[in-house]
Amino acid sequence: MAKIRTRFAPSPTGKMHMGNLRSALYEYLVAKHEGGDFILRIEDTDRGRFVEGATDIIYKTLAGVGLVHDEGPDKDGGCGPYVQSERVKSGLYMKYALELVEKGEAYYCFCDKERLESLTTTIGEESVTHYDKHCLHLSKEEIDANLKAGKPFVIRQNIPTSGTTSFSDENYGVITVENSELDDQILIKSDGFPTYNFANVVDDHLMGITHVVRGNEYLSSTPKYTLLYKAFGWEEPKYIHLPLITNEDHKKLSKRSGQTVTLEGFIEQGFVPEALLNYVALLGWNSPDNREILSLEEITKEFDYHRISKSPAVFDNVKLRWMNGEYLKAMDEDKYLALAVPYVEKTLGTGFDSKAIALLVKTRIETLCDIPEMIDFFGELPEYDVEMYIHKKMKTTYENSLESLTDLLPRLKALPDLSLESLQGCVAAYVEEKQIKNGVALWPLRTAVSGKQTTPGGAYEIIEILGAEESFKRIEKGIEKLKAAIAQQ
RNA sequence: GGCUCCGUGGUCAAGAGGUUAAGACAUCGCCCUUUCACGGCGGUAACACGGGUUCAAUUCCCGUCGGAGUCACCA
Repeated sequence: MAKIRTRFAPSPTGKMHMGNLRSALYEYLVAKHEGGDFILRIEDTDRGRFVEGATDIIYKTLAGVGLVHDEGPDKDGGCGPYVQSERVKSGLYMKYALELVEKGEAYYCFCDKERLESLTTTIGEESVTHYDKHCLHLSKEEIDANLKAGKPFVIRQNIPTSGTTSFSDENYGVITVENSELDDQILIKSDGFPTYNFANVVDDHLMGITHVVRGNEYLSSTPKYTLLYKAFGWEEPKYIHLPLITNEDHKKLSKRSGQTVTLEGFIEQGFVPEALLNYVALLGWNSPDNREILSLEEITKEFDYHRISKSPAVFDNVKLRWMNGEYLKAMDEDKYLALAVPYVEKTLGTGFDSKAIALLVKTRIETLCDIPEMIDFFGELPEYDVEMYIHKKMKTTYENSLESLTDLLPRLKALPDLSLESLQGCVAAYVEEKQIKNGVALWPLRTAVSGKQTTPGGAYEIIEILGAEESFKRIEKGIEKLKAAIAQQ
């Protein structure tokens, strides 16, 4: 059995789409599960969409998620160059296109935009063009004359008008289409660059790709590939088409839907690459033993492309958030701190113990972006409703809250330090002495120092971080609020 | 609209000719807890429909319906 070779062939047009990331992952997995090679090829044949620096983004993101390629522009494995625009320079694609022209499998086309538009029909909001093979019937003389006159041309694939074409997909089985459904697609564009479909076939063959792994949206153009392989007399690779990833509306994830769809976008929203990769791995595949939190190594070990599903999967941000939270909780402390402290300092500056605060929220956040709103009260006591002191379950009222606070304040002030231990000891002693429930003392205390219904950590943690001066100020403010509330009753 | 693919809870997703139809997220409730969270326990919730084949179909076949993808000098 020959070594498996797969490739990730993105076009450098900007950020990494999550669908692309999933494709890259599965391409990597199909190869790596069997100890094969994973190749990176840059498909930059669309000069109009080329974005400067986008290739670097591809390198960075792949490295960032751990999908290390064996061959690519920066790692020559003997099949280079791995950038299509560089391959164009050698006349490679034109040479193969002309070979097809020789065989009658392709032909020059000189039709202009206007003529092409006259072939277009509109169905609903979509416009559909089916080329009529007009230029197939040009005589050799006419072609030569046009060429000599410098008339712009494209080269089209000559697809049979009758019969059917079938190919076998590893995931979807045998798929057959009528040839008459297929358009004579352009192989070489008028700027001399190959189209994606053509460059793909040529390069996959030349680079010895054994398994073409890609999204389901290519399923319907695959018969054209089959015909191309046949025309060349080349052996077809195995195809593994992946189920589509959709949004909540069950539509293909797209950049212009307003939702976050890129890796970079999610990272900006406080997600970590490992969680993103793990989540996306589970869209269309699951491990036999049902585990969901898996490292790339574990996935690689378990992965079997025969378990890939056929039905589209909705990208569920809620589950992603959960999973990200799991990663954050399990994360090594130093690594977490490096990620989280900047978020803390962005909201609170550097006047607090940023590490302590970051650690306080470690198990309570789902994304790093949850940090600011969770900790903002450290910076400034929010305006809060005095009714927050009344908590049925804690059995607190204005009166007993006021009592707790006024009793506790001098005791706290008398403490030699505000460490967790001394705070605990102080309040415990008070509770014991007054024979009250913990909550009667602690609920008002936490409310006073935070002004929030929910906080990371309890009163002790907050006071320790806040420090004496600020804590006492806040408790005094709480006492005033309570007095005012009681007076009003 | 043509063609192609898909159709198990709200979502991801096992399963399989005979099962009490897993599990996870979400949701609801309870416990724990100074709150939230975490954790623990439990609940609600699914085989799109109609025909076949079969002793038996959610599972196989056909049709219907529904959804999606695609039909570019974009990839």
